[in-house]
Amino acid sequence: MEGRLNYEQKVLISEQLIQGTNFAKQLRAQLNSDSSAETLEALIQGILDSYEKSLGILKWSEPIKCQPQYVVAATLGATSVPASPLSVNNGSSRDDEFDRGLAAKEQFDSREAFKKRKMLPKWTNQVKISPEAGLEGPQDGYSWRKYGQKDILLAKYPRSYYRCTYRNTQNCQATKQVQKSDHDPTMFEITYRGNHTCIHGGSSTPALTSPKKQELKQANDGNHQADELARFRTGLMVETENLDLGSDVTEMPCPFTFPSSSAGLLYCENYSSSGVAHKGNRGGNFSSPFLSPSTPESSHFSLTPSPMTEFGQISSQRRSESDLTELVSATNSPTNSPIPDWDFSLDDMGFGPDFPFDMAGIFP
DNA sequence: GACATTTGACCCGC
DNA sequence: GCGGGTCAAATGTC
Repeated sequence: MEGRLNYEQKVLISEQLIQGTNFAKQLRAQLNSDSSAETLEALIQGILDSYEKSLGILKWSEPIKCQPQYVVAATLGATSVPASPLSVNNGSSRDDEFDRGLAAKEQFDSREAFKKRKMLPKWTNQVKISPEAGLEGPQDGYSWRKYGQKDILLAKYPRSYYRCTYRNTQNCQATKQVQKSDHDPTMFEITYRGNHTCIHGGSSTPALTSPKKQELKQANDGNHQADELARFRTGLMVETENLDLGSDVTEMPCPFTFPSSSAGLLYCENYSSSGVAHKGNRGGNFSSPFLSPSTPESSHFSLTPSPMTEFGQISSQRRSESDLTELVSATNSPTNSPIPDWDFSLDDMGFGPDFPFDMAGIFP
């Protein structure tokens, strides 16, 4: 370390502290209600995680640099060969020498692509939804296409694999995995990988407008919800456009996906496995907190379209189940919604105007 | 017909 | 060899 924290580290730390603060607030609120032990446990764990991560950041001995993985993640979409760079060459045998050579090259490329794919930023969002939503899990603002389902060892429920609908047309590499929690059937664990580089898939022009089915699905969900979504997405639009996430700019997909966090726990899995914020990782493991306020006045988020419970869930008492499900998913858009959405007051968190970091440096 | 989902098979890393 | 992730043909839906 250079002896001083750079602003990215400060952001990381502050974010973790904010997260911890929020967890603590929520825990306090939960203590006054009849919350389940699991809920309390989750909050406590969240607090511990937050502070452990902050400490972990403080222990970094080197300045943060943009991780190679991020470069890969950010540029893959823009630089990959349009003709399905990730297409698998299945190792199929070809007869003539030329084709064999080609096949070998393709196989190599495929392997490289596989590695790259594995290095894509990955983060997990736990979303609590109504049981009626079934195994499909909540909808989010993107257009996903299911491409697989697998029974996972020791897991009660199968894991579903989705990729961006515009993968082929726009080479959007975003994927997600949805798995129902073993412990809590109303909880979905959604693991996102890669960022949307598609135009349609982003928050600015959500899936509502593209695939027919989703259009219909959304239409059936009622006007009220549509209004909520519209308001939410309007809040996202300006910022995502400014970010130009579709290009090869450095992305910070995980850290600032606050919309996700409004619906549940969100945590990033880093590219390494320790689960603690790592040096050199600019974006991974920001463990995007759910910053949803325990009270409306405790902080203000432009992205909070609906009342929240203390645990960052939309109050099912105030909303119909279907609304809940959709709103959860609406606020669950994982990508293209980085820091500009960070529209909360640091003052409320105890970070005064003198808190020594400069958010402006994050975005070019 | 276009698009989405299902599902068995395949590939890769561990 | 095993398990997770992905492919792609078959099938379903609109």
